[in-house]
Amino acid sequence: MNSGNGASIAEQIRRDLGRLTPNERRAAHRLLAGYPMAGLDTAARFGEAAGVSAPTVLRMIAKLGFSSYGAFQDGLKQELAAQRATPLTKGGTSPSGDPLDAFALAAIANLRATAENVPREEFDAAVRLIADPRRPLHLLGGRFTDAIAAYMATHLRVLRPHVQHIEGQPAAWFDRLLDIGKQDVIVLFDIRRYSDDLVVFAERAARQGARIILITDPWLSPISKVARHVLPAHVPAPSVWDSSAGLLLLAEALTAGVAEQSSVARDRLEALERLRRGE
Amino acid sequence: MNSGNGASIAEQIRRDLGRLTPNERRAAHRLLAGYPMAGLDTAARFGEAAGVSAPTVLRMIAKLGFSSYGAFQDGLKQELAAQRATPLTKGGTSPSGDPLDAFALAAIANLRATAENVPREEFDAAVRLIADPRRPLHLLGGRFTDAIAAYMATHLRVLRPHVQHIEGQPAAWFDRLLDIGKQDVIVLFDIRRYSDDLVVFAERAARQGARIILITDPWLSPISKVARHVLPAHVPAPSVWDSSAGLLLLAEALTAGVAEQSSVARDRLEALERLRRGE
DNA sequence: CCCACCCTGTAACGTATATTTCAGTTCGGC
DNA sequence: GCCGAACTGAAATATACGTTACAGGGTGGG
Repeated sequence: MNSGNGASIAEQIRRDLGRLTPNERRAAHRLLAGYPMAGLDTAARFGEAAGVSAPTVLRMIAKLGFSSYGAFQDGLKQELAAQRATPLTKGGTSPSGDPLDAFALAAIANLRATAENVPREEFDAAVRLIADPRRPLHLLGGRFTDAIAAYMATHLRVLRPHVQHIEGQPAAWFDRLLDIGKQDVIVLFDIRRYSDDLVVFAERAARQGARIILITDPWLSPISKVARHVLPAHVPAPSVWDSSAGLLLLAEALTAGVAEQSSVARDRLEALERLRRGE
Repeated sequence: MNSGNGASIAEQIRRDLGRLTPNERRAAHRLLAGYPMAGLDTAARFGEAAGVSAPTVLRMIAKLGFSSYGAFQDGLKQELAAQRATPLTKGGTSPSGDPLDAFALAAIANLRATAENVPREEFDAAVRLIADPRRPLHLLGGRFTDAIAAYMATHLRVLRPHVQHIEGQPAAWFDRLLDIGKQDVIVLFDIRRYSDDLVVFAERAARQGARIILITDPWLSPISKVARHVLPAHVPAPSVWDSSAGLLLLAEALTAGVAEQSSVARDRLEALERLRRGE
């Protein structure tokens, strides 16, 4: 019955401080002083830091209304997570009032978090895989993210041959599986409200030996089970839907990486330039 | 030995990610996604959240150099405590050679500049126009930006009726002009290397009385001459191509504005939710 | 001065958790 | 296509922890 409502545990402690015995109070003060990290230690270490025994700590926790020390720690963690989730941007209603500003701030936070959390090895490995002109490349996304896949495909088609954006109805996707084997690389976009069809498609493709690069949200689409490389992007936005800015960032940065690293890509860009000048 | 180097555990994970086995990597990803709270759970729950077993989690932790799961959790707590001490030390990512960082910084600068430079009257007027359910809406983009138009169309189709993404070859676009009149609204995306076809299409549509909303780069596509509303987005990026992050920001922010302002959109979203629950 | 009560820590207990072992399975290489 | 190595999770084991019972000690009242 203590589930995460607004009242912080610290407030609760200050309120109930009068009911506590002297040594229990010492423990409570120690918790307030080192809030909330002190409470994440074991009861014994927590007690030692406060100069009391473990049972005293337990008794204090019990008096605060927690059914167990574990429940108390869970409460602390929940508080920490909630606090950490809103660093600065989310004032809830209107810190700046302007919706475009609010959206831009959210998108910026997403880009920053995405860039910070994407493992560089995964990113580099994905670039290498996508840059390999001998490996047929397929791109596909979910209902909303498929546009990002199409966007990426349009650019990659300039840089290398054998780039396919898988289109049409899900039932038609599976025809492609006929030609997909160990050499093929599949770039998939899948975020919350994960697409069942996409998951099935990915599983079959993986079983046939295809290498899957997955771009998803931090909760990880189930496709991550069969994906060779996973790149998570942050997506929260002040809107009915999530923002795909992080997905787009990854798509563009991967493309830029291919353009820079692949000699085939450079040659093609040069040739294209010559064609434009009419040679 | 802890505070001296800035090496966070997250960085350490990204560095050692290559040494990890596939399932260990899944666990590592889960940790990065829910950093750092995910690591404060028990090993079993952590593993379950990542879809792997507890021993796999333990093996990953061991490979990161921790002598035990407890030591790992202590490290996380220390990091949390240190982070909490300083409110927000990060002024900005240093000009490191990392390409993903570089791209993210450029994209962030674009979003910021876009949000600053878009006239609010234009933005609000565009939202009102797009939100009007009686006005047939058409979306179209250039070679690369058309994916953004498709993305926006997919979302808007949920919020209102009569949303058309104009597809196919340029020659086919003009068939649409037969049905376009004073009531119609056209959202166009066009950035550098402006599309001739798109310009011609816009001119004809304008002559027939259609209202054009143009999303372009700061140099303004020639379409701006016939557009009712112009929203410029910044696009430079360290790549062969420009970044469309600013375009996407406007597309998403416009969509969010429609979802919030239009009563029709709200009704539709509610109805949709009921349908999902199977009524 | 003694008694009764309340704190408080020690020590024993049971449980939940980390850790290890091991066998099944998969995957890559020859 | 077969073999070997590596990966993975189920089950067994060890350990650390929360929890509880209990006895010593301090304190105020009679």
